[in-house]
Amino acid sequence: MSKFYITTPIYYVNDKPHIGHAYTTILADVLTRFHRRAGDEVFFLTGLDEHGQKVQQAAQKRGMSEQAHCDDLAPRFLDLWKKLGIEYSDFIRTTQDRHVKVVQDALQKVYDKGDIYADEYEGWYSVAEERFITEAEKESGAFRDVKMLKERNWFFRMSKYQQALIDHINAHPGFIQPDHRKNEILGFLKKPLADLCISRPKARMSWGIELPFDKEYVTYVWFDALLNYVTGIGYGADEEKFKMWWPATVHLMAKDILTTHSVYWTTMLFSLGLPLPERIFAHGWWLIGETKMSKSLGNVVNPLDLIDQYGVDAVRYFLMREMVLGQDANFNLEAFVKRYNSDLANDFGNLLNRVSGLIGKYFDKNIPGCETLSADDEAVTQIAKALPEKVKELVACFAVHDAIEEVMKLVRFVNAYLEKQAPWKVAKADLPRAGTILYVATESLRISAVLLSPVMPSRTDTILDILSAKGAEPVWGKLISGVTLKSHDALFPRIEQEAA
RNA sequence: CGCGGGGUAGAGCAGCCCGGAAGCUCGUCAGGCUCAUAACCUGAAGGUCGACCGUUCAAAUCGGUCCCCCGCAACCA
Repeated sequence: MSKFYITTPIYYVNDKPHIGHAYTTILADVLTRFHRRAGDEVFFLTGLDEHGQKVQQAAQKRGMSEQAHCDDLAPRFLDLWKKLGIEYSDFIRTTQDRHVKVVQDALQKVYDKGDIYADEYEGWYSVAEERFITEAEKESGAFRDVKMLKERNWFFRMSKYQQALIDHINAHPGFIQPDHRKNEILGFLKKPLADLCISRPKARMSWGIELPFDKEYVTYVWFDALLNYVTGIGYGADEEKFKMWWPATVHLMAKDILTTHSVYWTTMLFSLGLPLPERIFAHGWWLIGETKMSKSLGNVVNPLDLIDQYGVDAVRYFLMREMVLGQDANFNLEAFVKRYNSDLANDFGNLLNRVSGLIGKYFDKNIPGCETLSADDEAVTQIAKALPEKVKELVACFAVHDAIEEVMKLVRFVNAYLEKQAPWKVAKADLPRAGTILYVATESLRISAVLLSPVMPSRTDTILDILSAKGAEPVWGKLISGVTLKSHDALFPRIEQEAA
């Protein structure tokens, strides 16, 4: 038994929850459930980033306090997680006392160490956006009223830890995943790292955590937000709990915030004298056509709509099965319907109907006994017996889509096995033999359901309930002969083309 | 010469490290089955493996050159 501490980024409270947020969080939930089922001690942290300029501006616009604005918006995420069946261990908000106090302690600690200094910051400033912009942003021409501005600010000596970071990445091949992302970061680190501006003058932006050593400033949102990974598990407050969970097993995120995590966060940890997380994993983006799904482009697909129509398990399954490890994936309704019908309705759900129909007809709904196995039976059982280990290995390297596919291979194989064995014919001449065939098929289905339960907790629970096998391990032979199948409806009703 | 990833059947991908009959899912077509959710099973069609040159008995795989697409280059799952 080992420990598994996983995090999602804390999402910006001002954002409208979209498929990207849902994907990261479902992935974290699925991995957590896999590990919990494998007997690991798990901690799954997610939450909200509630500071920063956009929150301040939005609150002012609505004529309410920033905190009231955050409190008003937070349920958009909380409700979605509830609807998506997310079982997080804790939900942290950066405006909570437990976070604010510890961030200030951390700032003081880094300051005392001499890793924070004051300097003039000079750069392109967008008057309209009220923030400094990068050279690339200026070049894009998307910003008006751009002028050179000089401002006194506080800086974190990120450059001091550049070499230590490069060494760490090279010494720990799995630290940044997938590999091509690691190469990007190493490429990024070939250039000298500049120090990070970690303050914002209150005169310009006051909705943030005040610097303990300068009351005229609040801290930069990233310095605040990243610390949630340690404040959420008791850093600086509950040392026993903190020692139990830190370092994190994995920080999960989309590729766009990989740099902040692998450079800002790691150097902050170096300065604080804390060990680095074991792994930083960047997944891809969901695209519609060629463009990223995001709020700014106005092409948001609300996962809530899909859940209401097709059920939460179908949405979780689609997102987990369709996105390949570390790559971008395309989202469209047609692909969703295709995936749902072929995998869930035709293969998986239909297999349940096949076996339960036959057991109902020939065995009065009682799960038959299993007699001597034929070579064909053995072919099935061997796959089923090897499957849990295979799935475990794939999940360990975040290949959730491959793990799912391995299970679906068994499901397809069992459908072909039934076709070949034709228990509906055998039953008329040799009932015990038909029973054995059905036992083999049903037990394979049960094991498949257990292995898919982290992805589809709700419907697999229904299957296991029908089989009276809740809580049983995915080990061959745990299906109990003689128990009566519960009656049920189609598990995943086929979506007809008109609906698409 | 900034760094990196990729181009394989109509679509999406695996295979490449370690050369040895081109594979998977979806789609299309034909047949089978009739337990099941118009489902399931079997088979077929469909590929100059981006292009060219080279190494080799043998190249999707190794080497070289070129073309095209994409990512990173300090906002955003």
